[in-house]
Amino acid sequence: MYELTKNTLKGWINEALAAAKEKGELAFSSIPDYVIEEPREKEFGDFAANAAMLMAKEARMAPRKIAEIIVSNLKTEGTFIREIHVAGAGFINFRLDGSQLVKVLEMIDEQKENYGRIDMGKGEKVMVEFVSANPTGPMHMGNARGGALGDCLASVLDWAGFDVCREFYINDAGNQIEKFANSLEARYIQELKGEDAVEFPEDGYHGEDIRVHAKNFIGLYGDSYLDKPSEERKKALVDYALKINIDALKTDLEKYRIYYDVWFHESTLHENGKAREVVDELTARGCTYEKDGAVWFKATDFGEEKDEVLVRANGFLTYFAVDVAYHRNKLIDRGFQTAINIWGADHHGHVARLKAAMAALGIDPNRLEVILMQLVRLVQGGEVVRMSKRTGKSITLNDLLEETSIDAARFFFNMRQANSHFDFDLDLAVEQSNDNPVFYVQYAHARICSILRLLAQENIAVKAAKEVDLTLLKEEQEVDLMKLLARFPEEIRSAAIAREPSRITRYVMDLAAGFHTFYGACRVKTEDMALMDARLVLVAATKTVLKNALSVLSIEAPEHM
RNA sequence: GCGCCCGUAGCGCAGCUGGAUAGCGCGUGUGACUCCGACUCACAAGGUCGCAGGUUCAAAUCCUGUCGGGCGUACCA
Repeated sequence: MYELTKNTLKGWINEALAAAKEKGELAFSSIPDYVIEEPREKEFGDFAANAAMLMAKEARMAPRKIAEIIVSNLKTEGTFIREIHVAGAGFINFRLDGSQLVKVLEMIDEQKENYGRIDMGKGEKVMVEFVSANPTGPMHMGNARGGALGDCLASVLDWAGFDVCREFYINDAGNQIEKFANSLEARYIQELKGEDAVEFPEDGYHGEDIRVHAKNFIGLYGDSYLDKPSEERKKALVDYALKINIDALKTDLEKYRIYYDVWFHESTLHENGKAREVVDELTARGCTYEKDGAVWFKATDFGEEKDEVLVRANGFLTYFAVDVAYHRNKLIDRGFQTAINIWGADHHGHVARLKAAMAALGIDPNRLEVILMQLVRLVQGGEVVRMSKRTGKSITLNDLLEETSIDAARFFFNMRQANSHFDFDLDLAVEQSNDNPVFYVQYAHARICSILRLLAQENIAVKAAKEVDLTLLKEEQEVDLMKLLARFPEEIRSAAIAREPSRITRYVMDLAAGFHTFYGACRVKTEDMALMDARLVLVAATKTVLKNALSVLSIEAPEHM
């Protein structure tokens, strides 16, 4: 709504500029890329344009003078503009009459659960790949953060009009799986023949879950694999345990309200030969060479500091090579215009070389976007808890969800930008106290529901926005609340552009605050029936927007608390 | 050494495609329900935007340097 108003204002200013140029009052070659913004200070009006300042240099004229010329050429009589002032360094400030803002309530009433959706993406295919935890054990706190960030980013993009695919990349091949196999095998033998029968691999997975897999495997197959060749034994153990682990990942993520469109198995890239092919393709393009028995990618040709190994001397493909194949698959074979990955910051060294490989394959590297997320530190009792999958002492996503609410966890992880260090205070999260802002937001929604319930008992219903005189909403708190409601689609846009779902979290907090302030200042249930009708429309609209914004974050909007 | 990220109020963070008096939450202090849910609201105190230069009509925002913290810099994933 307000976006429309801004465009209207811009159109008028552009006309005024053209007129001034025509009359010879102002000299310029082209209109600069100025902005219409909502000033922080209310005394400056509802909107402000900075066009005059940007033109000062070329026009060789004081910004204020230019602003005066623009204003003198503006034709706003009979429109919704109430006042225009030139202020400060040369801002043109506009004040609107009540008719514009109120339209947002009608719009919300019409669009309901779709209010906030925009067509910025125009159906473009975007993939968001996130979590992609190793299936060798349970998910940790970093996965919890990545899950909340990735899922909400995908939602934001969906609301912004993109065709979004959520994908989980299962690393079911390679070195980690080898370690997993060796660990399982050792535990299997130890279970049957005693702890000393075989040495546990030093770099293996020491977690209790490995023992549990071994025990359960024995429950099913007994010692029948003891005499089999190691390779066969390991394969059976891995096939068994991997399936259980992947199913567990799915279950845990669904509990966290994350549903993937695609679970992509790394192993398929090995089985269908695509991983090898990509090395061949790079070679055909003259981007590889052999050294010390390994095949190297000439990353230095693409601005990197050093080259990267694609095929190790032992003939195995590196993780890097497979990842190149995987991203080629995303961007070419499956036709995603953009592939966004959420990665832990410890992977950042990998970003530039993967982009370099995309460039080498003739793919615009900007189509691959990596959002780096600082790893979460878990704090309990004022002390940092080390997280390590291998010690078996880590706190898992599952633990987290048992100890706090899903709503709180998702909200918490989306309060900060991905790229900021984040201490997750478990004590606070477990407390479910009022310190947690999710309750503040949910309370606003429940409070509205309570008002509507109370009035419904007296047979007072919310009328359609069009049938009500909304211009009665003139109190400062009412106007502020309407402005907040009007902001929602723009928040979706900026969150999508910045790839930053935390903006929605912050917005929903602002909106809740705006409602609570309104509630403190204005009574909905009042003697003045016309005013009550108008306020009911405002309150119902607030409820809709709160619910919509929370749904972007997959957080519940409760009717009672 | 080199590269990336972060340094804004006591604490945790926004703001960073340059714009008018730098915001929010927690905490602290003082107030507000016989009245729509006080899980709330109002007011107040609290800042050399790490530091130093530079660009600009205008710098928390852009550039350079510097200090402090995190993370990378594997024929690991």
